[in-house]
Amino acid sequence: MERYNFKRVEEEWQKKWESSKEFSTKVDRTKKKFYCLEMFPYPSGKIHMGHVRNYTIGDVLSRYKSLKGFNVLHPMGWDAFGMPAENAARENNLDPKDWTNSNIKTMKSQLKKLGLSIDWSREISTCSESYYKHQQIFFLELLEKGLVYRKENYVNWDPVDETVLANEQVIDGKGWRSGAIVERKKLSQWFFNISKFSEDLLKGLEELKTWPNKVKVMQKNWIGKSFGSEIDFKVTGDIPVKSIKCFTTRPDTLFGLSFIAISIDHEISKYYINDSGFQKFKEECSKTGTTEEAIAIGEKIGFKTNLTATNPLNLAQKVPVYFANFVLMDYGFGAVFGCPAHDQRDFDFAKKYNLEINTVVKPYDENDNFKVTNEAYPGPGTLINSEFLNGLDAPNESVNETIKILEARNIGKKQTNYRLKDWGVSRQRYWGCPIPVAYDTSGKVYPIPIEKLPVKLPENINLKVKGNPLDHLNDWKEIEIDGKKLIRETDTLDTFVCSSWYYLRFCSPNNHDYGFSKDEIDYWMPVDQYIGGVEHAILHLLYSRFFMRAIDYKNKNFNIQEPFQSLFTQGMVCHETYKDKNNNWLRPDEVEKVNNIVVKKNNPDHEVKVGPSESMSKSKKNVIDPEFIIENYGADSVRLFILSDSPPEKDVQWSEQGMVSSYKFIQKFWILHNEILNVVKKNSSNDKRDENLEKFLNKTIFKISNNLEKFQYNVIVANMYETYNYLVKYIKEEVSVISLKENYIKILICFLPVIPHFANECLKTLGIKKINWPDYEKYLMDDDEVNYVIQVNGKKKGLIKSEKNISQDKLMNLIKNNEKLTRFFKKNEIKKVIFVKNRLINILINE
RNA sequence: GCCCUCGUGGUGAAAUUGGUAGACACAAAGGACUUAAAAUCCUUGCCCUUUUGGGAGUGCCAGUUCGAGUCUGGCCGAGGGCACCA
Repeated sequence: MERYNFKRVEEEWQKKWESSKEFSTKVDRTKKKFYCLEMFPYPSGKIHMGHVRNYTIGDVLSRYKSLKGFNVLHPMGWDAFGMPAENAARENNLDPKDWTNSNIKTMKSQLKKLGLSIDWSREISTCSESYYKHQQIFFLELLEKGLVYRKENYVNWDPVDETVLANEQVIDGKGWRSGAIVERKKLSQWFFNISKFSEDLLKGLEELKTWPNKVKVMQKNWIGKSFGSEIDFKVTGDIPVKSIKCFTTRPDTLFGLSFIAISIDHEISKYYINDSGFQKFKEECSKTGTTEEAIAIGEKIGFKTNLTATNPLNLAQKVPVYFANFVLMDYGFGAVFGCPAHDQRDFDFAKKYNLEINTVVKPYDENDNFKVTNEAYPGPGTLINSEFLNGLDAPNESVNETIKILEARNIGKKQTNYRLKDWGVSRQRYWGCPIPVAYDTSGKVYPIPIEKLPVKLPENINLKVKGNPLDHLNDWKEIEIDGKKLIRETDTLDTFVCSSWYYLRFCSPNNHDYGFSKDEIDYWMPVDQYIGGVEHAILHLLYSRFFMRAIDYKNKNFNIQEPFQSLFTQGMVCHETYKDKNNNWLRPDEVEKVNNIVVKKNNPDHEVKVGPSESMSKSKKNVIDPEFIIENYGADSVRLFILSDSPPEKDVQWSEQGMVSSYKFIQKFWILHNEILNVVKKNSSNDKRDENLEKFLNKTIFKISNNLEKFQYNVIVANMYETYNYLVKYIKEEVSVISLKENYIKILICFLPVIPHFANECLKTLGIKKINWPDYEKYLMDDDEVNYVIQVNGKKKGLIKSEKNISQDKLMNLIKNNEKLTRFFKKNEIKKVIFVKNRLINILINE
């Protein structure tokens, strides 16, 4: 017997799959479809272990579903626009396109070596003209529908990347990619009107039953719906302003009013532009630190105006108006009313400026003299000191009642607010999808006519310029449409736009006139299972959900609104980190273990500091190169290991020993397979069936099928090891050839999703061509014998093997004849017996 | 500060959904084979007992139940998300 040559076998099968177009799919309405999609990669150079895990999980599912008879769509493509290409190209004097395409070539060949069941005929790349042409058409469609607009406002400016970032791309006040501290800058920008769909995006979450709760909660919080009312406050003072509009979720605390606070960007600020005190205050505000957290816990400061506001429910009460650093311009109306007794921020502010603290809500267990003193009381209770509102239950009853009164008196109305803001999509970069518009000298917007699309990115350009390279290309910028001389938009689209609709393109990758064909969308969409990292919980997933709605808006393309029926977020691949004496990171292959001490390789005196296991990253050098591993152990071994150690949704620890043991498992199984092969070649005409074997293997089929449905891929690997351990023992004893052959084939098919090359090879040596997922037999699921657990007063005292469905009396007799068991209650009276059929018996006695 | 998730051996983890806790794997220790090593195989894994055996045990404390890793309440701890959202 030849030892298992994974290199030869894997290569052969991969070639076979490629030449027979095994995984290419077409619309086939006679079959049920299954659309399995993994988040497509950014072509950064080489694949990493995270990709291996992500795509193995998807591949296991795809292969399982097609064995089950589904028409499976399992495509792959490239999220190919973006900054790294531009940076790498600039550093190495390359064209971003060449850099990107060469990375795609490398990564594609690496993915192929994993033996993924991908329909490569549907491969797409977002940086190709045939892809971004359709994106430009979509852009113009949305413009036409009023879902895209241009406005000047403050943006998050990344000074390192010299580009604008969306709110979602600012993390702890820093750029999500560069890590630079983000600045505020006023620019003219294109926006997608995602906030128009706030309510719909929120409601849609309820439909997504099989999304991780965590992701739904994050999106819900991000959308941030809050219910309350707007209230008009009349103001008097030395400027021509009559009223200030505030948003509040607690209109019922209006009698607790003690000041009005407005944002420094509030329109009223224009009257204070020349006020040196206000200028000073603005400067002060910008100093409070840059991170969100610093701002959140920072001191509340204000600048007092000469304005006086009147409480609309108590006209006798006049309160001061402040500019305050804690009021946000882009939420509500940029103005709030201060109620120090029941809001901690207002409380802190009132303490600092010696403002009144009027208690208007008392906790249920306090009396009417309750007074807020040390900290605000935001909890529930009963309204007090509020005239006609007194006695109302806060907040539910009192908020609704107050809104009714405000509306009746025409001083406010019910209002729902969302935190979600519109999506700024302009980026001052070269390597992205050009925005297909132009401007005349007055700044009027002209869409580029559809027949002139795509607006192509110019090639061979100079990247070594400050800011956006496209801005420097006068030849490209100046165009003529209908005899009018215009200047092109030089901003490109945020790359998240590209990934917001790629799942649609996969359904019709070659559709020429439009981004997709309705016919194919109707068949394939929605994605039945989407798999990817949880880091896209908000950005990519929310944008995609928006995009479906936006394209559907007014012209009804789809029967469905949600692009991703099910979502699975896989965990990361982690590895220990290593640092040498000089605190430099070391790669795992630069260290070794000598006498249980980790040292630098070939340098036993240089002890290495072992850090915690963290997500593999280039910066910490704790990476394992998949290509090296595939080269040494084979694709099946890697697939097996990456699934084996942890549930797919949790982080997994990379372990060299674990990897080796997966490799050995396949080698050992090959030996076993050959032994089985020898046995089943024997004539089996008068061979008896072996029910025990059939039952064991049948249960395994049941378990693996079940675990596949539940994404418990780590347990499947355990099931595979159990099967091996069982068969190794079995083959040494008397063997039922017929039972073994029939069921062993089924078992190999169950192994196929995880280790496809190996399982296919084994099936080939058995002469099996037609492969379908095996059904388990119900009649083989039950055992004739069961192990009864014998409990005395709820504690396990022993086991009794008996036939199935035995009566309670018969079981009691067995127990009474069992010396080891009967002694527990010989001397004591039996009070009660709990009998659970085929499972256990619990005998209660007096002790 | 608010929200979400999770606490099971030395480690990663299983547990038919309320019914034998620790499947499967990694690591460790001991043993077999070997001149030796590697590889392979076997055994062990908390406490008491020489053994037979007995006891404790799923972060902690209560509760429900004949029976709780699983359900309820409280506490402690870890991870993640949001962050002046009025």
